Amino acid sequence: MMMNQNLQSSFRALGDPTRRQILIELGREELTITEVVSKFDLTRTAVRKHLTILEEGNLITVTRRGKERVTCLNPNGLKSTADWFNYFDQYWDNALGSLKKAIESNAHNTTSETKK
Amino acid sequence: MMMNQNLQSSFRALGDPTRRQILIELGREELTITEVVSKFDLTRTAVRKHLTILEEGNLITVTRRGKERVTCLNPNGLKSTADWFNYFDQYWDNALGSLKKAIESNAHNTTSETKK
DNA sequence: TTCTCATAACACCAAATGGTGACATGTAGA
DNA sequence: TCTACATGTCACCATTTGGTGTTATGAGAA
Repeated sequence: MMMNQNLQSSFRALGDPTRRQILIELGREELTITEVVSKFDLTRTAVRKHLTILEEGNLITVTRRGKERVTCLNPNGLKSTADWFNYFDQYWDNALGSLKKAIESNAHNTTSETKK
Repeated sequence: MMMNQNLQSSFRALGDPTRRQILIELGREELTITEVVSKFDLTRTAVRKHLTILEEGNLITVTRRGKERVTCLNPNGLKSTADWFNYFDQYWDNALGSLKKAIESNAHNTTSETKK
């Protein structure tokens, strides 16, 4: 399971609507900082801060491409955060919860751990 | 789908580790404010604020029982928030994502909408 | 009614948050 | 090398956040 500190960083990152929207945009395509700026009414400095927080939350990955800094969605980090909700599966639809768990424990071999 | 303002209130509420822990505790049993205070090293005022934010996030429900104020987990609110992650299902395990969606659309009749 | 106890409602504070502008750095190309 | 452009870094600011203590209110029991 994800370490608590990472979980906190992730939830903290998701607590801001702009950052959630950035993740949605990154779901469509990878983006440079300048490209993210063009999609929001924000300064580059503000966007940079958001991206840093998203990176701390393990929700994006960053690579260099020439003089550009390309930001990609990190599905693993998102999934780890989403997994927190599984604790409450017992209170939702029980059939769905147990079936989902069964599927996940089966699929577990094929998915890489988020442990670094 | 949950309205954006509610989504923001929920994610904001989940951004604090104490509040997430309160939800875990409420998963075990319903609690009065005083009982929550006894489980955390916090003032009653601080706990009250956390509970207010959790209530704004639609993650708990509150009822009066005599002079006590009983707080319960609200599974519907939690589920609505967790559903936000479904947007990214395509990036996780595809087999799990599509199967889960199929199950959910089947089970959808039995679950109540969170729309008020 | 009076006492007790759970809760409510301030006023206040330090630190974190989300934002800005100004300036520095680094790399691709002419 | 010089220029252009994407990015990095810094100092600063207003507001929010998470916390405190103090003081009210409200309902059940003696």
